Amino acid sequence: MTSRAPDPGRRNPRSRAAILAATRELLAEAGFRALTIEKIAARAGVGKQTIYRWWPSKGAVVFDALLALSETPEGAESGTPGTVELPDTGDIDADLRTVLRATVAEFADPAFEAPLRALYIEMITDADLAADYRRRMAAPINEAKRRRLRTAQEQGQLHPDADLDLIVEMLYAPLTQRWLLGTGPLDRDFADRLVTNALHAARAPGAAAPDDQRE
Amino acid sequence: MTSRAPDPGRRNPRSRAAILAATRELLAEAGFRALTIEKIAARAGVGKQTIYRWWPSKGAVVFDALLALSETPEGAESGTPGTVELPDTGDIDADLRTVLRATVAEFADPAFEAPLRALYIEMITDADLAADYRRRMAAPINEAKRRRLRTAQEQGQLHPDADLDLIVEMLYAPLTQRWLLGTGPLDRDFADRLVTNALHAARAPGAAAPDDQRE
Amino acid sequence: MTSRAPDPGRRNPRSRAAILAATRELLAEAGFRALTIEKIAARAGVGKQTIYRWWPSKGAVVFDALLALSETPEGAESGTPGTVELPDTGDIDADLRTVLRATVAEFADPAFEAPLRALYIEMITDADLAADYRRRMAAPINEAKRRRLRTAQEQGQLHPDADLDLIVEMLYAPLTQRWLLGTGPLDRDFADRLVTNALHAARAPGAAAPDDQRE
Amino acid sequence: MTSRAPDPGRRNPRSRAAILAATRELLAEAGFRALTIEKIAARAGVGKQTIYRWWPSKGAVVFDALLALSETPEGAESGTPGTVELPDTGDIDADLRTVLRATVAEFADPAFEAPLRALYIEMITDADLAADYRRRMAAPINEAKRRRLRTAQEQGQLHPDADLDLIVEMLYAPLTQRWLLGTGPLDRDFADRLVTNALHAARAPGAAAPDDQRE
DNA sequence: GCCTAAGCGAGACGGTACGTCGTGTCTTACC
DNA sequence: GGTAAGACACGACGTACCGTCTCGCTTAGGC
Repeated sequence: MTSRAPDPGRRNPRSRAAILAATRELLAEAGFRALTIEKIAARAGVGKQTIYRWWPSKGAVVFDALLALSETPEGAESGTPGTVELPDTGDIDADLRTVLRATVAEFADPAFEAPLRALYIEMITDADLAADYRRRMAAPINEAKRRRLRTAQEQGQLHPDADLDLIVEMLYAPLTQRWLLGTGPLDRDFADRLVTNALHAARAPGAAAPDDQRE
Repeated sequence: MTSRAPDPGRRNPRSRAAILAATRELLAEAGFRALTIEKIAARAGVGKQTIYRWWPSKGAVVFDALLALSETPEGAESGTPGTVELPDTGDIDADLRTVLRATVAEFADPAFEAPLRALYIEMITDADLAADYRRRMAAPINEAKRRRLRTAQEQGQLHPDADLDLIVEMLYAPLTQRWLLGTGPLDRDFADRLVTNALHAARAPGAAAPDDQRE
Repeated sequence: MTSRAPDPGRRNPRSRAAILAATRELLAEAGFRALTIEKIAARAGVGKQTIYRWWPSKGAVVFDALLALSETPEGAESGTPGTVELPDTGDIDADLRTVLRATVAEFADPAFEAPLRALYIEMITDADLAADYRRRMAAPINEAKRRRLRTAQEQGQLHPDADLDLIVEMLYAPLTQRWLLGTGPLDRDFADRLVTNALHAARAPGAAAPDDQRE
Repeated sequence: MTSRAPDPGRRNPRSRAAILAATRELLAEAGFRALTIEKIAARAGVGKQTIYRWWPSKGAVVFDALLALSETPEGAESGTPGTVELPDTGDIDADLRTVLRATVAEFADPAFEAPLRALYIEMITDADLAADYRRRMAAPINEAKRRRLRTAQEQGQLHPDADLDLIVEMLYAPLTQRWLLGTGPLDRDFADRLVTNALHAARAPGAAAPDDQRE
């Protein structure tokens, strides 16, 4: 079982960084369709085998390239990578507006958008990668979102029965969809309307009905 | 300008049908990654050039394969393809439940799911294809959804100011997201909860804030 | 059976010629160890697949490159490719000297030597190629050599029982060996001594002992 | 200058033996084309560097593997490796028959044949290796052959002017050629005919004409 | 009996070439 | 002129070895 995996202790961190940087550059310059393992290796000044040795797929490289982007700009190995926290001014409406507007801004930044788009494409046909993404990227962020909503709920700003998990999806899925497919403008107004409507749902009585009648 | 376009009158309908059928079969059997123009041509007993002559990209073939699936099972060229209508029993809540549960069922059908997934992947990197999809497939369906909500609004089941376009997105985007990325179970319960929460939003006062400051 | 072989009628003769020319050039420039399919394809301006489609191995390409060298310098498709004839002045000794000296000269010509050396290396590990070589290149030449010796034998210049096949091998194998391995100088003197000694053997009485006691 | 050469005193004889044994095994099992440094190292349980440290090329390893085969099966470091002696019963004809038949038998033994064939291939493109082979393996054997012929010559069994060096080549080159390229059966009959004809040449008057007219 | 330098197993590394697959274009022969 | 067939130049795939390089670990002598 342990016999096939290479020893991470021997891994050359310079090569790793060069590969991730090359991946980001190529995505920003030419888009996902032009991203090939050969070009990454050539740009990074690295043998192809070094990529195949450490990543199971091109999607996994893209994933790491994106992760590396979020991490330590330069300094220490990031304080506590798992702890994400949303702003809490006491006003759930304003706070969500802030957060969704920030997300809209991220989607407008090519340096972030290009690798993320590439990652989504890979995830759609690679369930393993999708699971990895959920576990390592999405899960902590979603947890933070739910936490913020729960605080608001406890403070009486949301209905005690509100279906908080669903509210999170209703907030973000429309955003993601417009970004991925261009099905509509992706601006602050859209973010604001999403917040307004999602919070209406979360304030209504009898929101959650988890008496799951199985299909 | 006219010199390059092939004459559609001379097009061989048997070849066209064979190509679309082969595309669907290959997608169902082996998934999107294994779908190649060469395999489609071989399976359809058709020259590669016949595909390149009539479709601008592989995504366009997939699109047509999916369209052909929705159309006339065998008989006439379908009465009026543009006219979609949602059920209207007078109870918006029940009707939406019916419709979303049907969508959930569609996503569970491999014959439908495989080409649609392939199409989504293509659209994410092909804006032209995405625009085509919106115009020819999504637009009429979305129009029907909005129509049904407007009827309910006019009957007083929804708030007069409800942001109906947004409600449609909040209903369907979470569904699509779970399907594409597997971010959660995709069942009747989820559909029902979506309907419940979206309608809460649509019944709240002051829903829409159409003081749309365009970006 | 016939299904796997490509149709030679569709073969592009310009590509074929370019491949063989590139092979000869690369061999002359850098020797056998530097000869790769990729370099041949690049130099010939040809896709690798075009080589793999028409030749079963690198050795087969080298073989054809060598054959093409011997054929039609430019004009017609060569009169009768199979008919080789050695000089016959009536003096077997002088004629053999002429022929072996010519062989020595050939081995000194890099344009001929390089591909032939490459071909020998391939043949040593590829029995199929070796058989092909014997059938298409060596056989007609050996037949001509035996013919010339037989004429001399009929004219009484050689013993009636002389083992002519063996004499041919004793004439040429030492030449080939010195060429391949550099086991000694390869000059006209060596050629002359080979002729002298081989003819001594061919003139001795009781040369052949075909009372083959099988091992 | 002395800084780069490793100290032979520190060489691990167990590794050396394992490498040579692995080389022979791999050659016998899969032939020359499958012989790689990596496979040798893996089979021998040795680091690649240990091979690169002590041998300049793969051919050199093969050479040593072959040498080790001829040497001491296990015991002492072989009496005097340089001293080879051909049988001498007083009958040159019978003795040569014995020796050539033994050579034929060697070529039929895969344990000996496989490394020797590999060595020949290397020598054809590696002049240094060829020179080494001549000096350390071929020279003493050829010297013994010439010695035996000279003895026969002194006893009047061969002509006083016989070109003994050439006779040796005419005896062995045809044998080697048939072995390497499979140009004909390699059996006792062939060996016997070679001896008969070569000795005819060696008994004829005026054999050698070393009045070398330089080309 | 310690120290240090070498050989050693292991295997990551930057590369080159392999042989295969798919792309989109072109050509040939048929209808 | 559309079509089935498939050759073509091209480029990427994922794998195998190359020869070099760094790691710890053993294993001498030399002190």
